[in-house]
Amino acid sequence: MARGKVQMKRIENPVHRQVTFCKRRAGLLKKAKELSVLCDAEIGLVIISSHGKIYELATKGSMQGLIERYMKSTRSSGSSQQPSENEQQAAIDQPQPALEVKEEINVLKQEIEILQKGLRCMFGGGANGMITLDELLILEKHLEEWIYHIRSAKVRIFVEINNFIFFPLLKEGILTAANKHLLEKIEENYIGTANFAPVITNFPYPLTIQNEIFQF
Amino acid sequence: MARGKVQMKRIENPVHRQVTFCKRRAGLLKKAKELSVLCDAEIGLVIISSHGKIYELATKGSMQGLIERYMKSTRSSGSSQQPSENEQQAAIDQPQPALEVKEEINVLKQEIEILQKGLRCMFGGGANGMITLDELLILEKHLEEWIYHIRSAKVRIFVEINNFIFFPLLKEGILTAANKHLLEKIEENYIGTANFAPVITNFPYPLTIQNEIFQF
DNA sequence: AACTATTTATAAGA
DNA sequence: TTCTTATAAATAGTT
Repeated sequence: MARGKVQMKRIENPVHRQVTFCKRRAGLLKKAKELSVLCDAEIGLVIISSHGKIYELATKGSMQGLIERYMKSTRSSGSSQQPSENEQQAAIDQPQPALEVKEEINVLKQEIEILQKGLRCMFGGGANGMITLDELLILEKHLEEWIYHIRSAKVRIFVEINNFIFFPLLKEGILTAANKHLLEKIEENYIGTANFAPVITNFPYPLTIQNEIFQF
Repeated sequence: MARGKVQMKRIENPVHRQVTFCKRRAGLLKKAKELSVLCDAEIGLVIISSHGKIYELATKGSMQGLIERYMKSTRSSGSSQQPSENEQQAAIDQPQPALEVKEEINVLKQEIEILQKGLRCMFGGGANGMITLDELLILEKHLEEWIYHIRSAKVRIFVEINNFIFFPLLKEGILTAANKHLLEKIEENYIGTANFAPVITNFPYPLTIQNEIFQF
């Protein structure tokens, strides 16, 4: 869609094809998410590359659930919806082993939705975001967990700054007592809040110092 | 994408939402087809509107075939070829070898998604998943404010329930001492948390009782 | 449904 | 891969 119209046929050059696949795959997934959010639709999208690699997206619940829903509706809208005596087909339609995973993922996705709703409420102007009491309570719980993680991240950042920047500098004699106040200032700013929560040590996200940007 | 940026949240006006759904659905289906043709990929797409209507696209064969292929690959996360004779039975019997790992990864992904989505919301689409120290501090501040609001909302809800539901009922004699425990139970559930924050009175969002849904 | 003014996606180039 | 940029496409708001 740029710098030249594109012919609607298979791209023969494999490099071009791969690049285009990456870009358009990302674009398609984004568009699918957008449609789901904007229009409150449930979307399942599976992309299998020519090399067999699978990319998927399921909004509002798991792909398993979506497939089940899809199967059910196509069966009932098609012809007979009677539970047939075909055991194999039934077994395929409802894959039991994945149910627990499905359940868990569903719960998580639901919680994410609640969070998003809350975020909308808080930052996106109040008019649209309605929230139920139950959701409010779940949201509160999430926020508590979240702030806990964030405070832990703060501590980890401080520790990393201390261990990998200031300690070596002190050891080498580059940083002296005269300018050690830098360290104290950082500690004061980033750690020393009045309502400082207890630190957890098993913060699950990698935290690495990288151009003053911390990934967590 | 035209005549104004679009907020990534549910379109509240039902007419707008329906129109947008039609347009974007068409666009998404078109994009999916294009990706399939250009890059020789197999794509399955299911869109379920908020009213339950199903739209679907399956390139290269049927949706059934695609679903089977998807199931097979998600079940055994490495091997691709099954002996075709016992394909169905084998798929049913296999109790998911690497399931625990996969599940754990899924959970982490979900949690990361929560964090990233919130961060994107708060910072208007900054670097994906990367956060600066400053942003971290802003985020913490926001969360503190937020949890404060949420606890206030809880209190307001209680007050409104009390004033507009229970007090009139008591006054009219409909609610008697015998069933006043309902009120106490609500108070206990929604207000009486251990880490209850002090109430602020100037909660900035309208809070109205409406079919058990509270706007805040 | 059409019509545009804009935004978004992305093909090609670096 | 990743960034930049020119341009094609998509589409939000309007008629």
